[in-house]
Amino acid sequence: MTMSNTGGRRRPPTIHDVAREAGVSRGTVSRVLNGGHYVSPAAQEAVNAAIRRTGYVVNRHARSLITGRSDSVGFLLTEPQERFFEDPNFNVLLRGCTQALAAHDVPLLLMLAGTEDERRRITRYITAGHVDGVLLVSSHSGDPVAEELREAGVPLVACGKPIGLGSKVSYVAADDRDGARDMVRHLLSLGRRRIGVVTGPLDTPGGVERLAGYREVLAEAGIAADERLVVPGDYSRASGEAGAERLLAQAPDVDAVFVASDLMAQGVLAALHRAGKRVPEDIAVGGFDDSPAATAATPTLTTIRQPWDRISNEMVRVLLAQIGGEDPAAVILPTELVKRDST
Amino acid sequence: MTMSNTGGRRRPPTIHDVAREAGVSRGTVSRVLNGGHYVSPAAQEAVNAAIRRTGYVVNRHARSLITGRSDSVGFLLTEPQERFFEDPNFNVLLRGCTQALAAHDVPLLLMLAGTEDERRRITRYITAGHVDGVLLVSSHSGDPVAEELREAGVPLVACGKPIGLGSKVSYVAADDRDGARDMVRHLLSLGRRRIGVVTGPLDTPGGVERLAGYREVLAEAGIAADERLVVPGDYSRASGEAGAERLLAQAPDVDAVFVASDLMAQGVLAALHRAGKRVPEDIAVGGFDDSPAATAATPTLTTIRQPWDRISNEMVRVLLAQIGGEDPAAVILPTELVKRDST
DNA sequence: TTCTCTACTGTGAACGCTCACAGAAGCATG
DNA sequence: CATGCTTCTGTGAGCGTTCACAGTAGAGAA
Repeated sequence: MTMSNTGGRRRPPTIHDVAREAGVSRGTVSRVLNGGHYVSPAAQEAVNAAIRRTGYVVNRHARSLITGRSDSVGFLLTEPQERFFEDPNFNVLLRGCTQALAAHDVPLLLMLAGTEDERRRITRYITAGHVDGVLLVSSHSGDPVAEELREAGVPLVACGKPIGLGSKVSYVAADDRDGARDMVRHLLSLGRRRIGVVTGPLDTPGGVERLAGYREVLAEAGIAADERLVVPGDYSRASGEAGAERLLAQAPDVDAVFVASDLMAQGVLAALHRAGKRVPEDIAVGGFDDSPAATAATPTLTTIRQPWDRISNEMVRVLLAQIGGEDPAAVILPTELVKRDST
Repeated sequence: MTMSNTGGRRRPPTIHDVAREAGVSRGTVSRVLNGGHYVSPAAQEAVNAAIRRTGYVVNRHARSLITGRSDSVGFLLTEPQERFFEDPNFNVLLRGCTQALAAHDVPLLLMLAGTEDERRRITRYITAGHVDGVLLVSSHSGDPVAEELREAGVPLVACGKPIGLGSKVSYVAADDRDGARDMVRHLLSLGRRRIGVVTGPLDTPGGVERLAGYREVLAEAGIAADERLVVPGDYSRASGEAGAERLLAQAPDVDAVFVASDLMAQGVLAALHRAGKRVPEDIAVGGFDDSPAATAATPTLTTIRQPWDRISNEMVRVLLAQIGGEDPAAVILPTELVKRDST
């Protein structure tokens, strides 16, 4: 009467049952299960047939108990989750990682560490070895969880370059700087010379890099820096609206804006519309991310596509490699300029 | 040299270590861990202190091996995932479930079953007992995975009433019909009489119920049904645009539209704008969901709020109850009319 | 006193798997 | 013919926990 679940599932077959069914020993079945080395073709065949017949599925708990591995990884989100969950990129990332892991038969555990309590609980859970590694999505610097995990030697791959941590942590990132450079060069090629920027939060690598790319290209083009053209944002739509208003007030002759995220660009478009500016005739607007917001915007938004599908794949690849004993690695992937109606 | 991970974590303390440290037996430690019944206050105290000192965390694999439970649940998404991941409600749901489960110290495994292969793999994984129960998000009817899980006796809670399955499966849903009724009554109260509807997909419970609510209220108000006012949609923005165009063509005198989702309502607004119709003066528009799209729309969208935070909490509550041996249950939660500028 | 009952504690046996080892068989080499 | 090597197979031990059971001690009842 221990299992009193509705429907009363009966005891699933064990490796013993398979061994008996196949006429071999547990050891041989186990070897087949783990790559099939040192197993005769005949035994191989018999075991596979027995597995099919019995519907055997390995008990991962028993396996983990002895191997010390859990054959699962965590997808860890630190800090307030609202932001991430509203970000369409985040969804693509989560989906991509889940699928890439599924291809390796590795389940993904979703973990949210918003409060201090949750942080502690999850750190314990992870360091206790309940996952083999962690895919970390944490935008801001100085994340204490990340630091603890790194110190505990937990295989870790961050999405985007972590600012606070040492060089010993793996990460996968889009080439933010190069993407920004592409966009600003594109605006220059349209003949624009008074190019403003609404930055991302400057305590995130993305925010810093995108601004740097903007500055570099203008400098290379021999255009003097004008701080009135640089206004801060935090990736939110509202901050885009505020940014555009501020930009128009500080530099009324602005003829283009590079906005560090599509969501902010939506806000910029709304503010420009209210101010009676035509896009792209009066002011060209370039976004960043190629999120659904970019195609939903009016006019549709020229933007920088980040290769999120590749990012998730690479994160998983690097993490699994690291779990397998390889050294941490950094991967930087190229972005792509997507031209639409706003420029 | 088995664990060759970078950082070389050393063997974590076991229940043995805690027992020795506390001067008691394994059994006593285990009892403390599992509720503390039949344990003297002194032993209780000593064990807790030892746990703190050693930093002990229970090995869930060993526990699962003997209890047969996994103390984890799956969050299962069947069918093409793009739709869900683009849906902001889905995000709230996923987040809410994760948090509600975390409060019970139950990890959540995210599972995507898009292709036939994945479906098979995941069904095996689940029926093998690797999760204690499943939170199911599957909009369409006749989901083979759901059916298999139900037959296998896996505790299951669906989000929204599953059409195909028998009454033996738990679900939690917003009161779609009542929400639709509220919205249509609201439109009637504004003096509108030629009220159109863009439906959701009619193989989903939400689509069916919302349309039913619309029909009921009109009938109750003594307004004859006019099928030219009913156009199909599939919850996508594009289908909203198409629906509005069709509606204007079929029934040019339409003075209000109840749209079965905010995303579609965005499309409706865009199409009406193009057609030169003013909202709400010429045509009032009501959405459904109260998603971010509702506040982002111009004009901001009057809509029906679904209690997603409560839905996720209830799903988790019902699932855990069912895992604990209780019978399946259906929970229907009330919606709320949110008035904004589009009506 | 003696018995019973309750509250508490310790111990061996599992759970299902992998790992290390021992051995068997086949084949070439000394 | 012994020896070594390779390939393959079976067996015992043990991973860390819970569970069932057997016990102990103390209190109260007969």
